[in-house]
Amino acid sequence: MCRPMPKVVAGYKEEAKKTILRTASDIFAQKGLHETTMEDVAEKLGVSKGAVYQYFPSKDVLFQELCGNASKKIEEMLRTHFTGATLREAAENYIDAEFDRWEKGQMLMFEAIAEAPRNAGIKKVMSGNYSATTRVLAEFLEGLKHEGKLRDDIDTVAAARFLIALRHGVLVSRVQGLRRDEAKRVWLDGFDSFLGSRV
Amino acid sequence: MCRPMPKVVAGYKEEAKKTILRTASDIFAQKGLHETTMEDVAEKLGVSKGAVYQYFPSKDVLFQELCGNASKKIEEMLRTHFTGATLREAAENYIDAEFDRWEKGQMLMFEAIAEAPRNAGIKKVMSGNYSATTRVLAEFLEGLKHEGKLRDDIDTVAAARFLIALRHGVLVSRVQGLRRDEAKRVWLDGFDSFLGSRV
Amino acid sequence: MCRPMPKVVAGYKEEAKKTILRTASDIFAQKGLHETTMEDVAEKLGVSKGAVYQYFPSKDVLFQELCGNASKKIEEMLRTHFTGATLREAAENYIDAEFDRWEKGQMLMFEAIAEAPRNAGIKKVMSGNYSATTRVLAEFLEGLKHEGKLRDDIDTVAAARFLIALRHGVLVSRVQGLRRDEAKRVWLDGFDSFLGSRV
Amino acid sequence: MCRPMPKVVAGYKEEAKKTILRTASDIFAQKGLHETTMEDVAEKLGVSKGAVYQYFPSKDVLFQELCGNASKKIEEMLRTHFTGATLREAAENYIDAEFDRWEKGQMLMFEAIAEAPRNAGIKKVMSGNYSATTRVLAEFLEGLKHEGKLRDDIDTVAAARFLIALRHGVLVSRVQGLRRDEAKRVWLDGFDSFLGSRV
DNA sequence: TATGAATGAGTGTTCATTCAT
DNA sequence: AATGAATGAACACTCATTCAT
Repeated sequence: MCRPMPKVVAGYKEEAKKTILRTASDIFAQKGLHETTMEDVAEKLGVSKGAVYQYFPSKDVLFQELCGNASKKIEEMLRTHFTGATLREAAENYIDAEFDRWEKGQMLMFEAIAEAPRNAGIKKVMSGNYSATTRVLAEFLEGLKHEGKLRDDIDTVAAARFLIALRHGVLVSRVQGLRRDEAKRVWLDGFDSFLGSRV
Repeated sequence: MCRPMPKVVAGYKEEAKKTILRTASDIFAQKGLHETTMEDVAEKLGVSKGAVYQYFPSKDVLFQELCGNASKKIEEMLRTHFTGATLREAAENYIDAEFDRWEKGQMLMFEAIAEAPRNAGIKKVMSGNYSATTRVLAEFLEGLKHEGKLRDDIDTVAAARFLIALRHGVLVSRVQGLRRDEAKRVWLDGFDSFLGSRV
Repeated sequence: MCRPMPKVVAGYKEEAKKTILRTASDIFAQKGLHETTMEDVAEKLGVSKGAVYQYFPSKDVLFQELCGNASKKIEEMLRTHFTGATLREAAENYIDAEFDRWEKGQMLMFEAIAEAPRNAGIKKVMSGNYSATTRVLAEFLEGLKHEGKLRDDIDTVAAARFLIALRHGVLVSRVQGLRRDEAKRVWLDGFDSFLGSRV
Repeated sequence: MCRPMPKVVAGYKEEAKKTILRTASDIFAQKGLHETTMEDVAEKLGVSKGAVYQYFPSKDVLFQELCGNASKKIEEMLRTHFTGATLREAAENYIDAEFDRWEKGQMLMFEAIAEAPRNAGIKKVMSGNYSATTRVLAEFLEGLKHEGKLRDDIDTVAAARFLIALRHGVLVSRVQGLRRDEAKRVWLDGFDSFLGSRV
């Protein structure tokens, strides 16, 4: 009985968690929080239920950690897709990417929102996400200002909040049946009216 | 002992359904779709589970019919709360009323949105709601135009869609932890930038 | 939707609980608390698991209520079997009946004792049982005194406690492998030395 | 990194087993047989689950071997605590020590008793323990006889069995909620009536 | 029509045990 | 010898739905 317990592979556990998170994210997004069973997750991973529980103590925690990635995701979306010759083009490319993501059933947001009011853990995670996203977006807009692409008098924090709200609202509208092109118009109209050259 | 029901009175069944719908709405909004059991609904109504099943063939259908009332609710909210000396004041009163409703846990919207992608029935109902609400709001704005409270050049349908999206987005922001006064500012800023006197 | 909810059969629920209790008692006593599943209980009753849960909210509560009957059982055993021409004969008949019960695997006591230290509910129930049993037995001995079958100078409460302890100890000895006739001797020797005519 | 174990040192394995047994005893006694997991045991030992399985092929066997120590324990308790100027004082000291042990949650007895009826291994071990303990105690009493501390006419085997039963019964009474001082009185009363100077 | 006991197919979670490293 | 990830067989408990009364 030797005391030191050498980790077989350092970092293996973290790697495994990420794999689970990736797979689970897809399933939760597609089937929904309550329709997804731990069995589903395990099966898709090709392991037993017990194996999943070695990394996440409960379904609830698994879902929370899933939600925890959301703000990073938005940041990544911005960096990757909010690009183009003009501001408007960037806005267009960005929302297209978001619509794509939603259409592919990769969006956990609505599950999380429905859950938050009755789940303190989720609420906290979402709150953190919101703050982070606002900050990132505000800084992003600040950068545009310095590049001269955005009017100087714009309150970037207010704008960030507005754009986040509009993004959500426009996605909700899609869920409610608004056609993609129409939803896009709503986004662009809103974007223009708030950030456009009102000089 | 149940005295024989006056079958003559047509509409009794409709009356009963409405009672159930009213009660169920509160519970679903507060506890959430998946956390609410048919037992909960029956209990709050003071009847047996079987009784509820006499009026709604399944929980799913009950929830769908619940969602069906949403557009009427928004219409009512507009009529009741979108009032004030100025347009801006009306917008303010309106969003306050919506925030109140959300804070009191009376909003079924998020449950429905989370459910819609995987529930054709809900999706259909929501789509209908969205159309109706857009129409009502567009007409409402059209009315304001005629009263001279709104600029002539505004596309009321586009504005309606924008306002609906912003409403949703601002409520989502509240769920995500944005303070009420800040959320209100987002709404008012967006409202102003879109409908304000850009003359 | 008629308000009054007439119980189909008043007292039916109580009857059903008793049936479950009776059946469950046998299984728990034979298989042990942890080896008995709710499925076992339901199966033996010929009903579904859900049916059992309609009467007992948890396995734990079911077991507690089971334990709750123990003092009544001892009282009944005393009344039925502590009889005979002489005091000694009565003691003999009584312990024989207890040994029979134990040999038939009808004794829940040891399960309860093992559980009590970590289960507040059980502890409380057992404590109540102990008090009740002591009281009953002390009164019983008091009765014998009045009949002149017991010496006057005996402290009936102390005697009751002693006899209860000896009963338990003698049963434990049986579990530990002491032969029935030997265990009986231990009981009778103890009984005699404590209650016998030391005049 | 584990330095290679000195296989030369015979008895290393025995040493390790003893370490495990000591630690496991505490946990089982405190948490109970069914509430204790092999993980608990390994954790407290600071080793992996697999390591424990290298020394004990199953939880069941581990528990059995644990129970196997019980008779040695009683022997030790007698030797250590059954001491004092008078017989009565010795009896008092002894039962105090037992109560202490029970109160500290160090008593495996009740777990074993609950398990025995359905576990042949445990039953055998307990039976062996009982015989050994009886023998030891009888010899002990025989010794007291020779020292003149005990009446000559006493059947030491019968007395040993009686005292063991009373010990168990008195401990059970404690579990059932009898106060320590009262339980002690039961023990002393019984002790006196059986072994006291009835000359 | 209303009742509520009963069903039965889950669902999350646990844990003794195994085995590749 | 030791590790600890993985297994898989349970198990307590839930709840939408049915149906005899």
